[in-house]
Amino acid sequence: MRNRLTPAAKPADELQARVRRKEQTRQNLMQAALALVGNGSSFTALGIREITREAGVVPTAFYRHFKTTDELGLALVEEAGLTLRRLLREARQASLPGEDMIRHSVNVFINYLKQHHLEWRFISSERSGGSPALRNAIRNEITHFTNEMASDLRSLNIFPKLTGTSLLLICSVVVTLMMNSAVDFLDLKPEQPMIEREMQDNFVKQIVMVFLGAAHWEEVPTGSLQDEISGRQ
Amino acid sequence: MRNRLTPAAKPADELQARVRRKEQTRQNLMQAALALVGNGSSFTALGIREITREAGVVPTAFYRHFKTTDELGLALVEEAGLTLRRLLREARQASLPGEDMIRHSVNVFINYLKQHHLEWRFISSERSGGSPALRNAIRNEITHFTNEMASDLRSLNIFPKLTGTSLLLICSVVVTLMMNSAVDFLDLKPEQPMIEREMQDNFVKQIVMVFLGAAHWEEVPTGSLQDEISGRQ
DNA sequence: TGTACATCAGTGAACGCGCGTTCACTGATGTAC
DNA sequence: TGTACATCAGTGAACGCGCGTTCACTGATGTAC
Repeated sequence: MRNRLTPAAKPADELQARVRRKEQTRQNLMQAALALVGNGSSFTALGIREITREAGVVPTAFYRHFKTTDELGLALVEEAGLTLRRLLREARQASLPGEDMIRHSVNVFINYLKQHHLEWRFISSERSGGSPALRNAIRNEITHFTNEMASDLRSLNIFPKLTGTSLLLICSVVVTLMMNSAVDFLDLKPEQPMIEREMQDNFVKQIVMVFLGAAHWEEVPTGSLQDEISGRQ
Repeated sequence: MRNRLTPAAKPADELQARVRRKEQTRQNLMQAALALVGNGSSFTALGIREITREAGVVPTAFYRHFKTTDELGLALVEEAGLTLRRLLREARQASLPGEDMIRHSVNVFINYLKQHHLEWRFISSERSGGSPALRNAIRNEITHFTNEMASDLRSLNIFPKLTGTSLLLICSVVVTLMMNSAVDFLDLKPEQPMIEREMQDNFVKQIVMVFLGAAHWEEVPTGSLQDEISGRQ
């Protein structure tokens, strides 16, 4: 009891060696799983022995950190969620509305995609292919991301006429397009700059179209939009 | 040599018993795989023994029909492709353009989804999570579907001002939204009719917005759309 | 401060099990004549 | 038409292998006093 406070006198960010090493191994396991996914395996099909082999520890060491591979997957989702939030923060700095803002945001997005391609590959493939728990966690992250994007658009006052619900729908379309494009970009061979360029332009054009629709959207009772779509031609 | 033609005298659609039974087993294997996927398993993680057990044949019988589970998966993709094409043919009968057409098509889509939910679940989860070969095959089917939808819109003359490229982009957005909604609908518990209703309305609204943007789209040089998005408010 | 003890991340042997694949087979169906 | 032979979808035993999980362990790090 006497010297109980002595260890706590260390700087708070310099953890005890044992804790630091444990955290390091945990990270190694997570990175090993990502590496295997990047190698073409499906996360769902990864085994504990496979992951620990890649991480350079003995199979049983896995249980010191996670009960199941699903639990490791959830940790990866959380990590990827942080990446998503940073992406949004960076894209947010494109202040001027209009096509330039979209073009800039898409650039930020594609850079993040390349920089964190393993995480994105994992998220993309487990979003609909993983275990229910994983799917749910990813869906929550994406919903969160969509909400933040909507509140950004709100504060930029780009669509002052739209209700919050409609704004969310717009963002949901954009995010869906984004996740879809991510898969396409990730499957691209790196030696195809022309195709990448084209895909990027198409992606921008799609978002511009959606925003254009949003700009012309009037909050009206169901049914009366029919005329505008078919009539303006 | 003498009676060579005698067997061919049978009606062409009534195959020899052996061929028929083989085809039946093949179908059983495919349906068994779908059933397992519907049960919560990931197709990628299915094993030959698992599938044959579900189909009620001995493991080695598998090899009479497919070399690998991937080959079975490709057969499933092909089958699902037929479903997609039938869906399009039925939706096509909604002749009047405008929101009613969209609403009707979405209804057709959701009915198909419920009717063929195992196939859709398979396609949804393997679209980004499966083996490269499977992913590719699914992507091809979806591209094909998108192209057909674009040529439908073209012949309905809904967007006479749009180039073929732009029309394809629109359809690509709609199909992306469709695949995305499919996942959400499939994850819905059947005893949540209110939420389903709401999701369906949102989905319709999203498509209407996209079509609205398309109707206001002018084929112009890059950059000049900026004003319209930000200026019309 | 030094010492004796506690903690616990990672080890390594061992287990039972289901996997994919091989092989020789059987017996119903199809074919030749 | 009847008979003798060929085909081949499905069988069942057997194999070697890697899996997930258990358990008792070791030895570096942390704690008490």
